[in-house]
Amino acid sequence: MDTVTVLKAIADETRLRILALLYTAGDLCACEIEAVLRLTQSNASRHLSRLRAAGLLSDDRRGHWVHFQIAPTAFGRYPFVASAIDAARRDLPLVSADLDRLERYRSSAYTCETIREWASA
Amino acid sequence: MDTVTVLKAIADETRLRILALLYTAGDLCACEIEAVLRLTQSNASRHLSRLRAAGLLSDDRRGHWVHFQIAPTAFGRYPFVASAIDAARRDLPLVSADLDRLERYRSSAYTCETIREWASA
DNA sequence: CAATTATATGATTACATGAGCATATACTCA
DNA sequence: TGAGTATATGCTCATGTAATCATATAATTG
Repeated sequence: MDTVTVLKAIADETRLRILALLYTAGDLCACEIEAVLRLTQSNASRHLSRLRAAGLLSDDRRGHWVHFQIAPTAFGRYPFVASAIDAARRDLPLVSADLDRLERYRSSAYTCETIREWASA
Repeated sequence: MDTVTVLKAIADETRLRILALLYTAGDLCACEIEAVLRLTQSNASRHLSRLRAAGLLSDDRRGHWVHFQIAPTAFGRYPFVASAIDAARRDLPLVSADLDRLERYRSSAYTCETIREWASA
């Protein structure tokens, strides 16, 4: 992927939030990302596949669930992505709120399979 | 300027070319940028003002000519910009061609005031 | 002041993008 | 195999963006 394409992929608030979330969380399934960031299902899915198409995310299906993580090659190939995530963590207010919700979710007893109840609570 | 706005400002091939050019050249007037990158006058002007609005360029009018450079604060505030310029220099073919033309212009006797003749040659 | 040249901007057109809704597909389990 | 759930995708609408042409503004020089 060329530099411009990758830059366009990360030049979006929602996609930066996804990257910042995965940067902290390491690995999450689509429904967890959707719930923590409070996105609609189709919206989350579209942004995830755009990031994957740009080579920034890798995915891994486990039964119903598709788990995403930042592609192992992403930072090596596109160093500015790491740097942009860093900036987003510092100055995007939504990112802080997202990471708080991640923390709350993780310290609860909810999982992938019960996350819909968590989200509506 | 927030991270997303700055990322959108650099997520464009023409604007990356301008940044890469100024990164090497240091300081150029609008008509030089226009000629080296082979852009139309209005197109160059619009991209330049978008980069300036994002805080990435500073300008300095000297008589007829407005000189642009990368804003001294740009890399400190937005480290990913330096990193993206670096990537663009490595893999955007147009950037290499631009830098070649810069070199040819600089080693010629043409200046700001005669650049139109240079451009049409 | 008038003519000239550099730069900026309004108006338009073509195209890309993001969101939402509805629906399709992929997978599991009874 | 059929029901149910997770994810993907077609369609549409509203908005944003980049390019071009024409014109305006700013500065210099005669």
